[in-house]
Amino acid sequence: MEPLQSLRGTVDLLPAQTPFWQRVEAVARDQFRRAGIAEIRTPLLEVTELFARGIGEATDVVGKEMYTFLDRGERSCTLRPEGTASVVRAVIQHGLLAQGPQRLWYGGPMFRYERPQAGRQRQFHQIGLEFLGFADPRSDAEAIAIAWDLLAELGLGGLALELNSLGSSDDRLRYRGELVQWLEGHRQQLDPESQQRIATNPLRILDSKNPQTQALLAGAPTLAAALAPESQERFERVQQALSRLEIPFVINPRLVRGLDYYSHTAFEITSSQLGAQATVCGGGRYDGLVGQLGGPATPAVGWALGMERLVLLAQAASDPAAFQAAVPDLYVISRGSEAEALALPLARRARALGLAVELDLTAAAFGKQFKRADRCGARWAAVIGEAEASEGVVVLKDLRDPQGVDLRLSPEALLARLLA
RNA sequence: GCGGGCGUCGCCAAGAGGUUAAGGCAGUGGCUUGUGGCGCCACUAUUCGGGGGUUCGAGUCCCCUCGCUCGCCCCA
Repeated sequence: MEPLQSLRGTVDLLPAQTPFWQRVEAVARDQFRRAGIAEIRTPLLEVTELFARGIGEATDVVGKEMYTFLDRGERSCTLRPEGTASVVRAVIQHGLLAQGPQRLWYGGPMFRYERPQAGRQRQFHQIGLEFLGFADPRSDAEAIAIAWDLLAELGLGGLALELNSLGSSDDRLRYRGELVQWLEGHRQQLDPESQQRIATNPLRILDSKNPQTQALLAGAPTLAAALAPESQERFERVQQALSRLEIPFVINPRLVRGLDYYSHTAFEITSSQLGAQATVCGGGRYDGLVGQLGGPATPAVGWALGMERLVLLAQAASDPAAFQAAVPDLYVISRGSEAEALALPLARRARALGLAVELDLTAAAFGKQFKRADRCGARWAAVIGEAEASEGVVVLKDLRDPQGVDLRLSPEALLARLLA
């Protein structure tokens, strides 16, 4: 029988890795708690139309990366490729906006059918923030600040915040016209990939990695110049707010978000230590999405952090010693059926009192059990052999003090001593 | 979807066509039938992801296939 393997692009997080994840999750939770942001949990599975409508049919994510299938009721279902559409759907469905603006966070697995590479899996995990019902430029800055501080809290260096404004939908429509016209005029000089995208998604050509295309683009009309005065002013106010928060940023006029719902502020936080997939956090404003999904016109801003990438960085930045597996306070050694019978409840009682206890279940020779007790780093060993069992006592041994005298104590006395 | 690299024990890893597949870690047993951390001894891959081929002979060369990985695309 051949052993089965996990699906391509999915990974098992082994016990050596989970402490890093727990750390990152704990830091994020605490950051959200202090900022008064509540958690929302939505299903992993949604009706396909949610993403088609929310993210945009023309995007790569929707066009070729979704896990979509028909369920037994012939409904087209999709494993969520991102979190924002679901959060917005839930907020509309439950009328949360009637109670006022919402400050929400979410986390969990997302699914995209792509070729795996460093920092990219088919099942990956995001933590995200959504501010719904906030139009003020300060809300953009606050959302960014929360992400920035979260990353700082984890001790990550080498991060850069890139910022751009995509303008209003009117601005983009106008600019798109100008850009397409210009691109058509230079069609022959573009790489084949970009030529294709003139028709499908011309704005994305701006962040093409092709050097020749980039050089050519220097002469193209800019998005910044196409922004209406109000959009321009709004962008400046976001920058002012960030400056007041002393969060450094770089304007990247070529930064374009891949999902259709973004407008005005777009940003990415990248790391120089991640290889090709350098974006740790990406987000922006999406004032049109709530309305587009059938809700009341609602301004909104949000972001998502890639957990795999974050953990990669956190792991590199952290002291490995701080992430050792939890060390038990007490290791219980027993040999012989009577002794084993006593060891089991002793371990349980010690745990009920708050101690971390490992019970040796192997019935191996004492020498073996001691070896394990020592290796796991426990401070104390409780030893029960046949003699102790018949007397109803337990030997308490200080594993960290070779000269120490072993004590023969009743189970009660032993627990009392450990708690003292 | 398209490229590059790699695939030897649970983990790390030697091995560059010649015949018994090093070594380290971990594991198991023992030295020590009840007392650990050190040490010593023993055991642990008829087999090199899988399948074909070349050769007197292949883990080492060729082909196919699967998998992993990095990159393009895309994105967090």
